[in-house]
Amino acid sequence: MVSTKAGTRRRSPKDAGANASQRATRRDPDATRANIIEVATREFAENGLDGARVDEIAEKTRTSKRMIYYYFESKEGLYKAVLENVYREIRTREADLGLERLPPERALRKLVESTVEYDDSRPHLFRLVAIENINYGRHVQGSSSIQTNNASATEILSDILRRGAEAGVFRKDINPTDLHMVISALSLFRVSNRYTFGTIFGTDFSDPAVRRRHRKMIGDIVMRYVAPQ
Amino acid sequence: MVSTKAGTRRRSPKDAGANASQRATRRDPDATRANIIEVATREFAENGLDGARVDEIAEKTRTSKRMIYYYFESKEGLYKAVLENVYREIRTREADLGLERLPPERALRKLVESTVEYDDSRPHLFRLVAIENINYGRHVQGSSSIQTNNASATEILSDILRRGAEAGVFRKDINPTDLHMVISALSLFRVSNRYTFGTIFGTDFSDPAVRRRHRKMIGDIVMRYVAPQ
DNA sequence: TCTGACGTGTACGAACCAGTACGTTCTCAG
DNA sequence: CTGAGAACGTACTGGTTCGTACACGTCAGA
Repeated sequence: MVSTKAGTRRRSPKDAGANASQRATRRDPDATRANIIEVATREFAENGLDGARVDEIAEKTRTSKRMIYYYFESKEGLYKAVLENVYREIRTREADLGLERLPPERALRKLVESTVEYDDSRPHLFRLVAIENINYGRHVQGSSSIQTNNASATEILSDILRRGAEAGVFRKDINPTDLHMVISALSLFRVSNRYTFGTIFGTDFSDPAVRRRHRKMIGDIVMRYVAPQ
Repeated sequence: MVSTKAGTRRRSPKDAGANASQRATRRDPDATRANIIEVATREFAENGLDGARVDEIAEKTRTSKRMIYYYFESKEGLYKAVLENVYREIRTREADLGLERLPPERALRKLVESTVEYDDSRPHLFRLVAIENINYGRHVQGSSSIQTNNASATEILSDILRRGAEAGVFRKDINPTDLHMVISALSLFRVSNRYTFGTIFGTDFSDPAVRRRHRKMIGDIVMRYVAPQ
């Protein structure tokens, strides 16, 4: 979730780590900020940018509405902070799978299947992505922090594909960005279109058996696509 | 788009088809209804359910706000009517491709590639689907008209898969609903996640060359997945 | 030509909601 | 221990927006 430990904002050097075991007392700007972001993430994910209410967010916070405007200036400023936080969280994941040490075929399947599991387990994160797309990606576009560092996803994939091609187990003409899109598309659909698809075709996406079936299918699809011949 | 010819609402039998060439004169309930739906479709697709403004819709209509409430009772009623109309339109398409007369492999590839083209050409329809999912599919759930008749998509696919399996060119264990999901996922992602993905990975989804590349790739993915062995 | 229902326009109300004015308390450097 | 700025709370405002009251036009059949 949202980090609770002190951020990088100005602090006197001497108290860095000093009063660590103190109770989360009266004034704690970083905790207040984090608390607001945490609540706002939930509210925006549930109700959308327009649908979310600042008063509602404030009430669920352990502080007041005044603080939201104090720290984030506007509803949109808060939304943007939430979005940056979410992307940071999504980004962080893939790096820690240790895929570079696995043989390419095992690495790719693991990447795909863990993506399905992850997306399924954090629906609210991807609802925010969907919401941002409804808003024409305006805030992602306006945030350099989101645009930077996002090569990582394709870099990991590029590495796997390169090794696979060299070993002769993958085709050589796979575009890493396109493949990343394919994996995201197949995995995200289960979250983004859960309600309409589920209602119309009677698929229960929350059923673990269905998830396992989909996870395997999506893995198979990707592996068959990259296979040579 | 929205049908302009008279609907099925009560009409005296004698004027059915009588004054056909008259100018779209003073009183024309069906045209008014259709006009409202048409404008509302655009507005809801562009701004979402909460984002759209009834006054704005009314102004762009050739009638007044009063009529929106007269015909649709509430903003939500209007939204629901729009949604039903959109699903009707989406449904109508696939039937007219004549796929049952093609050999299974050609039929499947044609289905996939035409889906990509169609989704790409009607982004606003699928923005509405995305919006509906943000709203937890509440209105789709409440509309029997949407839930009925939606077997068609899987029926066409089932038929192709059955014929392919019999001919020995497809595997026998493909779940039609799951395959439909795969095709939808790959095709819809290009519309639903256009902005965030495009910004982060520098993909221009409106470039025809990119669309052609994706269309072929998605076709290849599906064909490789259903192939036996 | 009269009548009742249907269709239409205008002007307004009431709630809702983002954002702010203003005042208070805390914290830490000097 | 003191002053100045940071952190915080309360109460309000002004604009927006869904929905409606009310009045009038129009049409088909009696």
